[in-house]
Amino acid sequence: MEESHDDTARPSRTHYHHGDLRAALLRAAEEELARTGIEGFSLRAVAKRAGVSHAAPAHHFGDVKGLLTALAAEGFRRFLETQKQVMAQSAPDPRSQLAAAGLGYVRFAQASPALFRLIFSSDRPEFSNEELAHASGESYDMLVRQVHAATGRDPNFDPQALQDLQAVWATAHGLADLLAAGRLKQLAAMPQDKREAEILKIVVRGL
Amino acid sequence: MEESHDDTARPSRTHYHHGDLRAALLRAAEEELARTGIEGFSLRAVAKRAGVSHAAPAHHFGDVKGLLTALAAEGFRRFLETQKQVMAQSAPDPRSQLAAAGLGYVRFAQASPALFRLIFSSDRPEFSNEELAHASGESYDMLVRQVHAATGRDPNFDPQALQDLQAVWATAHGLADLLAAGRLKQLAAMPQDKREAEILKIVVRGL
DNA sequence: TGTACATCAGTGAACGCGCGTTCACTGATGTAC
DNA sequence: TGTACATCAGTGAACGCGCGTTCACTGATGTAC
Repeated sequence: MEESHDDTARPSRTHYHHGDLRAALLRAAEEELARTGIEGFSLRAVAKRAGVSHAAPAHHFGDVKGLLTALAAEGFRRFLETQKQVMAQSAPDPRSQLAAAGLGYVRFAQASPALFRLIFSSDRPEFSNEELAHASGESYDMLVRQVHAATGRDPNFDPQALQDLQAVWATAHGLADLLAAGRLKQLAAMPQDKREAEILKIVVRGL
Repeated sequence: MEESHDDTARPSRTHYHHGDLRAALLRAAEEELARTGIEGFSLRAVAKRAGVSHAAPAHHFGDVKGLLTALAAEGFRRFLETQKQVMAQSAPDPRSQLAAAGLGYVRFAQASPALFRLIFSSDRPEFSNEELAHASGESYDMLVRQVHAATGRDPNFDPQALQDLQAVWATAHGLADLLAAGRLKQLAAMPQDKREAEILKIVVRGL
C-alpha cells in the first residue's frame, strides 16, 4: 500500500496486487457512468475498464450498491469543490458568493451530468451511508450558511430565509438539471462567458 | 375494436383478443414505472401486469423503446393537462396564470415522479419520435406564450424575456425535481395549501 | 343467412446475453522470530 | 539476514436469473360472396 510508483498512469498492471485498486475502480466507475448513464451501469464493465476480474470489486465495495454509494460520496465532494473553486474567483460579498455557488452547481452538472444524476436523482446509492450522508450534508450546510450571510437571516429559523434558500436552490438545480438533460438549448448554445453571466443573474434574481 | 364492454375494469380477459391492449399496456407500463423506476423497468413485467404474454407488446409498440416513447408522449400530454387544470382554477391575469402553470408542473412531478423523470431525465424514449416531439413541443409553446403574456415581450425575440422564461422554467423544474427526489424536506412536510402557496410565490419571484 | 377465407392479435417455447454474486484457489506481501 | 507463516487482494469458473427478441403457431374476428 506504500508503493511510490504511479499506478494511475497505467491500467495494465504488472503486479498481481494492484496498489490502489479502490481508487482505480472509482475512476473506472465514473467513466462507465458517464458512458452508459446510471441505467446501463454494470459492475462487470467497471472491472473490465479497470483491467481486473469482475470479482475483484467485491473486496473493496462489497456489492454494486456499495460501489455506487462510494462514488456518490466522491461525487458530492467534487460537487462542493467545484462550487468552492468558483467562489474563490468571485467577489467576496455574500450575494456574489451565493451566485458563484449556483454557477458551480451548474458547471458541475454540465461537466459531469451522469455523476450529477447519480447524486441528485438516483436511488441506487445508499444515502443513509455515513460517508455519503456526511458529504451530502456538507453541501447543504454551505447553502444554509450562504443564504444566512446573504439575507442576514438564518434559514433554520426564519421562514422568509428558508423560502430564499428554496428559491435559490431550486433555480440552480433546475438550470443544472435542464442543461444536463439537453433542454434550455438557447442557453446551452451561448458562448461560455455569456452563458455563465446569464446563470449568475438568474440564480440570485429573486433575492 | 368496437366492443362496448369495459375491459378497463378487469385485467383478467375472457377473450383471446383483448379489446384495447395498447391502452392497457400503457397503463401497466406507467404502474411498473412508478413501482420500479426507470432503472428497473422491464417489458416482461409490464406484460405480466397487463395479464398477457410477454411477446404481446411487440404487436403494439415494436420494442421496449417504442413502449417507453409512447408512454413519454402520454406523460407529456398529462403533464400539460395538469398545468391547465391548475390554470383554470386561478386568477386570469398572466402572472397568476404563469404561477399556476408552475404549480401544475410541480404537482405533476409530485403525483407521478417516475413519469416526470421519464419525460425530463431519461434518454430511453425516442425524443425524435413525432408524437413525442409534438407533445413535448406543446408544453414548451405554452410556456413561451405565458411568458410573452406576463412580460409583454416575446421570448423568441427578446433576450430579457428569454431570461425570464429560463428563470421561471428552471425554478419550477428545480422545485419539481428536488421534491420528486425527496430533497427540500421542509417544503414537502408542509400541509398542501401552505406548500402550494409557497411554490406559487417562489415560481414568479424574479419576474 | 351461411360459409370460406384473409387478417389480425394473441400464445408459449426457445434463443442468446449480460448481469451480480459466490467460492475455492493462488500469488504477493509484510512481519515475527 | 533468512525463513516460516498469516494475511490479503486478486483470479477465473460456475451459478442462477431476468431480460429483449424471434418465431411458428392458433384462436378470434370481420367480410366477401
